[in-house]
Order: sequence, then structure tokens, then C-alpha cells
Amino acid sequence: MSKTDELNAMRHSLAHILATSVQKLYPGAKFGVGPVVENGFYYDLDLGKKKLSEEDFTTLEKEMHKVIAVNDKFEKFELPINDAIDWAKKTHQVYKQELLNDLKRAGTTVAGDLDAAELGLEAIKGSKVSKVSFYKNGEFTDLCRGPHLESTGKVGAFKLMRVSGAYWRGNHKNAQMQRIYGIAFTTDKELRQHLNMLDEAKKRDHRKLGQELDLFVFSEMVGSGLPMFTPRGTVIRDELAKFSNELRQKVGFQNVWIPHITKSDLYEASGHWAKFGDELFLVKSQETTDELVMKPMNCPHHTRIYASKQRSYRDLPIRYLETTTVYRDEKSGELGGLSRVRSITQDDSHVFCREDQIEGEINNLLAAADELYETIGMKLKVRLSYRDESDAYLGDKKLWESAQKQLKNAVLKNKLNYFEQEGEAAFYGPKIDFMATDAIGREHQVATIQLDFVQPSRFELEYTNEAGENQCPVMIHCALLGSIERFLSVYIEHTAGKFPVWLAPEQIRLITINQEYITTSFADKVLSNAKELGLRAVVDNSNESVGKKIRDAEIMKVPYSVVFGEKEIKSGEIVPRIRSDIEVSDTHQPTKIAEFLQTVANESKSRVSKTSL
RNA sequence: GCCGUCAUAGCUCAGUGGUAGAGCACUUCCAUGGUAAGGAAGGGGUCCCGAGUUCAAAUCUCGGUGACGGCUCCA
Repeated sequence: MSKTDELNAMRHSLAHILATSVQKLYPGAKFGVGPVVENGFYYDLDLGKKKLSEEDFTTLEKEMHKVIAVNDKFEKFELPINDAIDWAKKTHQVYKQELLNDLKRAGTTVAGDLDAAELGLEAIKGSKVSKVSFYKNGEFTDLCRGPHLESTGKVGAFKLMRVSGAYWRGNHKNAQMQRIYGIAFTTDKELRQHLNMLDEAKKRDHRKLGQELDLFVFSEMVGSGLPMFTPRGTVIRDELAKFSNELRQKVGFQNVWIPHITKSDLYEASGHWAKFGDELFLVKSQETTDELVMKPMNCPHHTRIYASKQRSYRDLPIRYLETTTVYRDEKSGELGGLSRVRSITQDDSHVFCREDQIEGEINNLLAAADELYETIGMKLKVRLSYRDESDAYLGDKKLWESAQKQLKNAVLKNKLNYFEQEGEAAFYGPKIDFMATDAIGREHQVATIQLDFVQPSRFELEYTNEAGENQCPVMIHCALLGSIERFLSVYIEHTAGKFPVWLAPEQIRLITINQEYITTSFADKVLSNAKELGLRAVVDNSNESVGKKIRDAEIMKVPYSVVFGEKEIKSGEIVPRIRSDIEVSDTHQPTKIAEFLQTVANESKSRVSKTSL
């Protein structure tokens, strides 16, 4: 058995042991499904009136350890489907009964249409279903696809993590069950490592850091999912957007500006009304009878700018760029921190080009994305999402094929780490999705580049080709950061709030050793020199001990702190205190103040993450 | 939207049917300081909002708002 197979069997076994223990502690428990998931397993339960809480975990874990200690063999046996249904009826396992009935109804070949994982019956996927498998350990028997370990004693380290609500078969019209989720690893060490990672993730939680580092706030008066950014947070937002824009401006993108509301007619034309309908914020005009909405996306507006003039093939590509906010009325339960908000700022851009220009444009955008994430210090993985053979896609098939080839060429040319996936394309065109890996190994979907064969024709966009005929351009949607809010949530956690100099809201803190005029006025002078160089510096001349002021600067994760006292004033030289994560040169020694400021200004401008100090 | 948990000072949190608390932060004073917390005094609360139960509600009940963990959806 391979290591992953064994881990898989172990997690399955633990789900089974969990069920065994629940059965013992709460007779009459009804079981749903108990699959293996990333890092662990869960089991969906219905205990009738009894609601489990995390306080019950100690008892439950104790019971599980008892089951493990007994080391009963997992005995696998198979039953014909009808007998299995009888078993479910007899044991009042209504959920299992439903699954088995579905299985039976699905006919002799199973699982293709039914979600096999959900059914817990992957073992028989694609095969003739005449029998289903059971596992028995001691007194407890459960329908399960397996595989299981040999016996209960063979499992590794586990921990129950949380309990939450989950609908039976994921459908909110069905009964709500309780899902007990646990993690499991082969060794204690791995379990501890994983718990440490979770702990680290908790420490880095962008909601916590956002508060501590004074980056953004929410107000009950403003509403749910509507973050506001403080001066510090706004620096980071603006610097990120500026960088993202520069990367595209240098390949011909031009800034445009659009209003944030529009008549709903725009989305009726684009076809978004039907799709976005209930996510749109409606705006009521008191002066006109217009039906207005907050924009949930920017592309339709941008098509109007394109369409405002006659376009020649010579004009293409036309490239619009805009960092702007869209508004989506997300379901309240789905909001959270900056990851899901209702005011979403996108570093959005749209290219209108000829079919033969796709590759060149994609190439530019990929290079931009690559440079952005290189600078940010996150590893990128690229997914090429193609169409499959179904007819769920709009637009000319030949155009699709040519475009998909051009996408791939551009990816190859940029030497990006990529994989291809059929059937993942949007209905309106193929796309490239970017996954970034953060400092603690989590993957996040960030940017996308999407081709669009549908909107240009919906909006009747045209250009005149060499032959004097009207042609429809192709549209390319691209946001390098994606949503700035979501990107920030990822990035804050990636850096744990230790932003590189170019993004740090406060780059230098000037700490006075006392409050005498000679000291504070010197610090003020250095401050104004720093400002002249475009640096973000702050003087701390508060009536506190030097130790305290250093500590305050450390807590705020300021990259450079400089203490000013008699020594510095006399010599004009300083030894800056450098945040511990920043790489320094070997020759780190006293520097002239002007030199220090110039060095930091250069670092900021060139967006490097180490220092030559 | 649904299920569950929660909401007390700027922050982190204790408390509980009968006078509202701590630490940090803030203000003032003393100390004039040398690289992660110097000392003292003081100010600060509609205990999320609304209704109900009660002699009495921050505490119990219901409704709303907001946060968190999930389900579903998504950038």
C-alpha cells in the first residue's frame, strides 16, 4: 500500500471509529456520510434533539481511544443491495437507506451521475452494482466504501477539530445534520506540525492583523462586508494598484474612468442581468424613472467606451485599465473579513483585439503577472482552462481552438509552471487562472486572464478590417491582483504583516531619546528630508522610554527604526534598527543619515525586499 | 439565505436577576531616558439595538443588526 493510500485508509478508519463511538455514546444516532477530506475526515450525523458541541469532543475522543485500544479487526463484507436496504431499515439508518435506494435506482451501473464521494461508495464506481460493502468492528457495522486499515489499533494521530452544520447531501432543503470534522496523520509529529501551521495561520489572520496594524475597519453603521481603509491600509492598497497598473501601462494600457452606477439596461444587453440578478444592488432615482443599479462588473461600461467611436483594425488592440470598485450583494452568511466583501475593488483591464493578436496580448499580461508575483514573493501556478466537447460553450469552435493554442504558446513563452484542464473554461471563452502559494503553503486563486467571445457580439462591437468589412473584436479580461480586498487578505497572511519597504505604510520610525528641543528638532529635520525623498516616515517624540518606543515600532512592524540622541546629532551617523525578516548586507555599519534615507528611497522605488544597509 | 456560537471601555477579555471590572491604550504629573513595556494619579461604558417578562434586566425571552465557524456560491 502506498503512503497516500495508507493515509486514506487510516482516515476512513477514523471516520468509522468516530461513528462507532457516536453510536455507543448516543444510541439512535443516524449517520449520513463520512468521507476523507484534505488533512482528515468528517462524519455527518443526526442525533435528533441532541446537539453536539466542541465541549463534547473530550468525551468523544476518549471513547474513540477506547475503540482504538480494543484493536478490533475491521471485517469487510458485502451484501446484495436489497439486503443492504433491509439492513438500513432495520437499523433505522434513514440516510443510508436513502443512499442505497438511490444506488439501486441508478441501475446496475452506478455512480457516474451520482456523486460517488457523497455516496461513500467509490469502490464500486463504474462497476456493476449488485453488492455494497460494509465494515464491521466489534459490535458496530457501517456501510462504507473503505478502504480501512486492518484493525482499529492501527490508526495514527488524530484530533477532532470542530462541529458545524451541514445539509444532508449539500441541499439546503434537506435536513440539517451535524458535521464532526477531524484531522489525522500517520504520526504525532505530523499532527503537531499541522496544528502548528493552523496556529500560525491564526496568528497571521488578516482580520486580526488588520486591527492590530491599523489597516482597515468595519462599521455596523456602514454595513456588513463593506470595509473601510485607514491611512495605513490605503497606502498598501494604492501601492499595489499602482504597481499592477504600471506593469500594464508600459505595454500600452490606458486608464479610463467609469461611474459606479448604471441603468439596468446595460446588463440586460450584456446578459448579466439574468445571471447576476439577485446579486445586484438596486439604486432608486428620485428624479427620474430610470432603473439604476450599482455596477457588479466593469466590462460592459468599457465596451461603451470602445463603441463610442468607429474603430479600424489599425487601432487594435485597444487596452483599457481601471482600478475601480464593483458592488455585489453577496449572501450575508458568505461574507468574511476582506476575503468576501460587498464592495470589491478590481485592478481590472480589458483588451479589445483581433483574433491574431490574442497571443501577443496574453503574452504581455502573463509577463506582467509573472513580474508582479515575483516581486510580491509568491510562487505562481497557472491553470489553462479549456472547453470540452460539450455544447455548453458559446462562440465559434474554430476561434476557441485557435485561442486555446495561443494561450498555451504565451504560457510556454513565459516559462510558467502550468497545467491544463478541459471543461474548466467559462462559457464565453477559455481562461488562465493563477494560483499563488503563500508562506505557510496554502494555495489561493488570485488573478485570471479570460478570453471573451460573447460580450463583443452581444454589444455589437465592431472594427473595420483591411477589406473594409465589419468584424467583431475579441475581448480579454484581466485583473492581476484580482480583487484588491481579497488579495490583501491573502497577502497580509502571506507576509504576517511584515510588508516590504515599498508597501510598508510606515517605512521609517524616527525615535527621539528624550523630549529636549535639540533632539526633537533634529528628528523633525530628518523627517522632512525623508519626506522630500517620498519616504513614509514618522517621528515618535512621545514621553516614553526608548525601550518602549522601540517596542511600539516593532509591534507595528516598521521596517526601519532610528534612535536619535546626542551621539547621532553630533556625528550625523546612525545605525538603523532593521526589522528581523529583512536581509542585510555583511557590511552593516553606521551610515550617514542622508545616505541611509537615499538607500531606503531606492529600495522603495525598486521594490526590493532586502537591503544593502 | 440556512444551521450553530458570540456581542461588556479604543483593544483583549473577566463578571452576572439587585452599586459595572482588569490589563493594555488614552490624559496629566514625576523621572530626561540608548534599542521589545520607568513610576504615579486620572478620565472613560445606552454592558450592540428594540420590545417583552420582572419590584428590579447588562444578565431571562423574542425580534433586529453585526462578527465568527460551517453548508451553498464565488473574485
